[in-house]
Amino acid sequence: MSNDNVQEKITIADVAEALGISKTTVSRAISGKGRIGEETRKRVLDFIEENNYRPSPTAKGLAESKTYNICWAIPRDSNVTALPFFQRCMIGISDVAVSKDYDILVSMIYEDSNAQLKRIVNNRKVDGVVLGRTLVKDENVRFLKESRIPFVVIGSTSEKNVIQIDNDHIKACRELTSILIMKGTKRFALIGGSLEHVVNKTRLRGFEEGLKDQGIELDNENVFMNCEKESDVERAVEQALRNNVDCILCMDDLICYEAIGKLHKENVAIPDKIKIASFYNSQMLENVQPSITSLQYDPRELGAVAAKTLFDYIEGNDVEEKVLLSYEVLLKNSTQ
Amino acid sequence: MSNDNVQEKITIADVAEALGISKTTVSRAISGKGRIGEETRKRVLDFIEENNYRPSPTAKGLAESKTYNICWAIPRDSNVTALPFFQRCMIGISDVAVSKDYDILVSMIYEDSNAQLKRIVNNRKVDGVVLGRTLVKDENVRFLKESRIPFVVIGSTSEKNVIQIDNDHIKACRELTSILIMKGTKRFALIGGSLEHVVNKTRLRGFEEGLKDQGIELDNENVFMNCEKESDVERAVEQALRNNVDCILCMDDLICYEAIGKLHKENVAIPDKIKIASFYNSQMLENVQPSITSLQYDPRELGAVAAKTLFDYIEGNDVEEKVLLSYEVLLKNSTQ
DNA sequence: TTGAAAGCGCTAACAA
DNA sequence: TTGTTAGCGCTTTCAA
Repeated sequence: MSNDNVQEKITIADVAEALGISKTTVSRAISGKGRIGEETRKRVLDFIEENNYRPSPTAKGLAESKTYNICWAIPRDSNVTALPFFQRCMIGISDVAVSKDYDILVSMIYEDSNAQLKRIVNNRKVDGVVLGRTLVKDENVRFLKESRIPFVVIGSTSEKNVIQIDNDHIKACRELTSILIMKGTKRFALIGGSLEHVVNKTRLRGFEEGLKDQGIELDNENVFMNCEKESDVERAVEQALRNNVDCILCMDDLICYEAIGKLHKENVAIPDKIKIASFYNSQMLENVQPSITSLQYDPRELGAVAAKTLFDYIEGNDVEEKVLLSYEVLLKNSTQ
Repeated sequence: MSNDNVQEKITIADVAEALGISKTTVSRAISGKGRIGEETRKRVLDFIEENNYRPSPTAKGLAESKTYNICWAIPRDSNVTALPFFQRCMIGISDVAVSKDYDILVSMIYEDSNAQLKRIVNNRKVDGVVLGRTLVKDENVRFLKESRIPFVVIGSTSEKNVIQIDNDHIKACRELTSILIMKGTKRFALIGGSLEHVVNKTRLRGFEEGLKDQGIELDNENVFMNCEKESDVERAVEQALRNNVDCILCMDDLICYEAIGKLHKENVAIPDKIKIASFYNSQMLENVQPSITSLQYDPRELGAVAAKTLFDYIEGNDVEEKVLLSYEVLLKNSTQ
């Protein structure tokens, strides 16, 4: 098979000529900018509709120095549990973008190189960037700042002057921790992932504040961070059991899933023998028995707000430097 | 915060002027097209490097009627198990695209509307499309054909003159089925998803051919298609147990995962009491006990080949209408 | 209310 | 080997 494609595209000049008016007028009819007679406008719009003329975004872009694209940058090697999160964020971004006549260019960021992001930004293929997650030491954030392209991050960062859209993890974790204490939990184990991810540091802080609120001392013996592999989680669970904790708090859905698996294996009854709860809920925990107490966020809203903020910023409007979105506490059987 | 961004961009004209040569010469030095003095070329390239000038893809695109973007179209509501597949495909596409200086525009396709895909295509925001999966009655394929934009699909379709990149599901399923029979299996149950997906029809056919090869009659009683929910799968497993089958074949990883869960619940030993195998392997089945016999494909290669083929086609080269990629049969403990 | 013309930053005949 | 010139399809002053 080979490509003998001959697309005949109709241009603004064709429309103008067919209607016996100037390109300028056609342009005005379409964009709505500038004055134009109601009648002419209607004539143009009708003609365009009938002959389904589509203005070329490339030409429009060249004239306006815009691309009508934004970049959605996510880690290339996202693990299985992060994908649904990014997917939902992207849906939110997409919805907003479409309403602005924008499209989404994806950039996959390698662990050790943001070459592709650099290409996209330096080549000006996009008008702005949404960065999908932040690291404690984040090359990408720094690069984006230096490049002076408008961008927002999903998550938080300690870099100054960066627009951040995040869930209110601190408040959420603090609240869940408090609630569990009030319901009788005395000794917690906390199992979390890499401390290179800002979100894990934040959740840790929320947990600590929750303890403090209720006048409970932090017990470092039972805080297991940087659990990246299932074996790490299993070891943490074993230790927690040995330490006789009342409740295991997991920083995310995967960890919680793995912890539950371990408890099942060890025939430890939830919640009779031990309680368990997760700082992040997802489909992964939906079908688990018993139902799991957790914090619930809305990644899609995160994406939508991020995109909306980015567009506001691009358009020169004033925007908040940090927006924290809300959450829900789901109290289920796993902590009864 | 607000955006007071003043990007001063250097253009090809600036380069030309600074070097006292014409834009054409600069253009030639960059593109490598046309004759140019070795010395001049070097001068230009050096200057560009130092002042890190980047040609505007928009302007280039306008002049060449190209966008330097391709579209990656996937279902918006992909379930959790499909996401890693699409993710890996995209990595393959991305690798090839980058090597061609192209970027990826994503289009999320709703169940019931391909409005966004239409927008992207009609507005000529991309030079070609990779469609991530096919349906038996596929609106998108039809739309893409009519729009005359270059495109390839990942998967198969009955539409004529469509470039298809697929795994060789028929051969793979046929082979696995045969092998299992040769190893002593007599009575199979087959559990599969929606027959609206081409891939499921194809796998079914492979299974049937495998049976036929070994002279075994197809037993419709034990073919359970359109199992979309976990409850469907569980019911199918129950029925299969009642029918005393030797082996359960699952069409994909999720179904297999659910089937295993059900067998565990029912305390049916694998493989002692019943064997189980999957026509699709993924991370999801990696940590399952016992290890699962399955077919293994490489989504990333799928994406890479799809992109490569698309570019070939765009460039006017002759391409195969249908490419079938290879697979591996993993024989594990679940069918010992 | 409309139009002429210049320009966005590049490529590609065609000349020199 | 290099330059002149005319586009690519749109927006946007500036005039009319």
